[in-house]
Amino acid sequence: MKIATYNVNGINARLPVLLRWLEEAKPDIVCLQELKAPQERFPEKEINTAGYQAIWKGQKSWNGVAILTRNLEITKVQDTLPGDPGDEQSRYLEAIIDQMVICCLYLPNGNPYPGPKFDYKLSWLKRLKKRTDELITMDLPAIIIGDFNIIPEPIDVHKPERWENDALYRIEIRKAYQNLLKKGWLDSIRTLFPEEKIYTFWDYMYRSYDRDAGIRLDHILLSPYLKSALKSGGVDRNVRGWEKTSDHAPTWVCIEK
Amino acid sequence: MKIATYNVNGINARLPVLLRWLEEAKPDIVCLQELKAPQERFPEKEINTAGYQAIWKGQKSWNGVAILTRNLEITKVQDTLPGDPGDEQSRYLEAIIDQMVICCLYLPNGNPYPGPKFDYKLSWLKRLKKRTDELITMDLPAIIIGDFNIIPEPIDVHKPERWENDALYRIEIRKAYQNLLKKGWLDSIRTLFPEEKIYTFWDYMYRSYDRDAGIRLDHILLSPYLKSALKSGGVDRNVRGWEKTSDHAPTWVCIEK
DNA sequence: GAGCCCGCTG
DNA sequence: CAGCGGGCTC
Repeated sequence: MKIATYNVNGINARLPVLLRWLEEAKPDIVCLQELKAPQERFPEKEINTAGYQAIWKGQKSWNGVAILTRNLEITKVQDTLPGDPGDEQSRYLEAIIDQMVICCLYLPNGNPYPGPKFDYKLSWLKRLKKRTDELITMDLPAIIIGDFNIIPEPIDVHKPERWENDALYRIEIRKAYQNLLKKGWLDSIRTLFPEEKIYTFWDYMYRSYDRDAGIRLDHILLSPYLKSALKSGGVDRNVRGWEKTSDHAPTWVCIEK
Repeated sequence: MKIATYNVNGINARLPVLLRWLEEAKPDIVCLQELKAPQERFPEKEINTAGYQAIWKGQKSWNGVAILTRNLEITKVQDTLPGDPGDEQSRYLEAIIDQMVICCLYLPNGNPYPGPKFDYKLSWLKRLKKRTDELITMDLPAIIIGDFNIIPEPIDVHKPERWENDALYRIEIRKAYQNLLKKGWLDSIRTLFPEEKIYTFWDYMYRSYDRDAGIRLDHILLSPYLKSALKSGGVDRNVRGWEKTSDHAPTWVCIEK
């Protein structure tokens, strides 16, 4: 069972790249972020033709998340992160697939720091903590997966010292991430490659990809129930080199229950 | 000697199509209209690499004209149509190439009728008449070539009756065009195909190209000096069917002095 | 329908 | 640098 996350940065602009990657990588479950399309402009037909079914939560211009599966039933649980009925942003989609709870998320970027956007990121993390704690308490097979907009550790960024006041790396944010993990979530990519420099995002600017000046933002967290099921994983970083590509690369794990 | 005109509708958006057409058609002189690029954003390097040199007059967002040649020296004469120093629009470029005066133009559209845009078109035609009369008087080998935004005759449009109040077909405009010709200019495409329905433009909307609901807007006028040199000509209408194409098709003549 | 700008976000 | 959206032109 291959499970992937991919921040597409515009589902419609990215459709050729996405379809090519689906064809090559053949993931069973895919969580997408930054659709940047309203609900009615999701390219469902093309996704279906590629052999995938989908649920999604769109939004005009920004955000938007989706879950695709190949030959697997999707049971939607909820399309908002509980804890703030006033939150209008499409950043969370939770479903049951193949007996697992899949939580697809696109965490707020949070820049600039300090400011209201940073505060929103902190409060979003607090709400996420509540939901993920519940899942742990219930002993469910669950996966928290997506673009966390969090650089967990110094090893996950090219020049850490330049990022101290960036919302992706601020100490409060990294602490919140570590607090999540403490409950038992496994950062699967870091577990598979304990010492390696692994990036999932390279800025479009400054030829970041050529210089490999990347950061690790996209994470796949496994609940304790799934720890022993983790078999392999990686980042399809070559996709970042394709024409008309996203600034993120697809990130994936294989699990065997 | 093959001389062509092509309204590209955005030189940068059209670059792949333009380069492919240059490669296939191998014109010696090409007049381009609707660059839609400021002076500094003309893709000179790519044009040079394709074997062409160029002069151009750019403008931000709209208009813009260029002349390209393959192995032929270009001597720029002027990049504005005389007669109105306050006219800021980049619609005219005149050069001497291979001993001929080449006048590349992008005439105002003139819609809606009536109104100030229509009046501007009329006054532009008046200024053009003055310049072209001079060229006739001087007995020069000359070519007026470009997007005239004029449908000369009923045969040049799919349903003439629908166009009576369109600035492209208004009687004043067609009369002004006939007045130009009276001085001795030869509408070369119409001369080569006296009875045929020939179009050079198909609207992006309403599947106009599929239905062949086109109009003839792009013209190549030869001064009396060059009349007997006209050997052949046509419209590369297949180019209009390419991916990411312009709404105009390249139009060309071959002359042998 | 498809170019271009500008302003916004990341 | 590259998405989207809204306004403009043709």
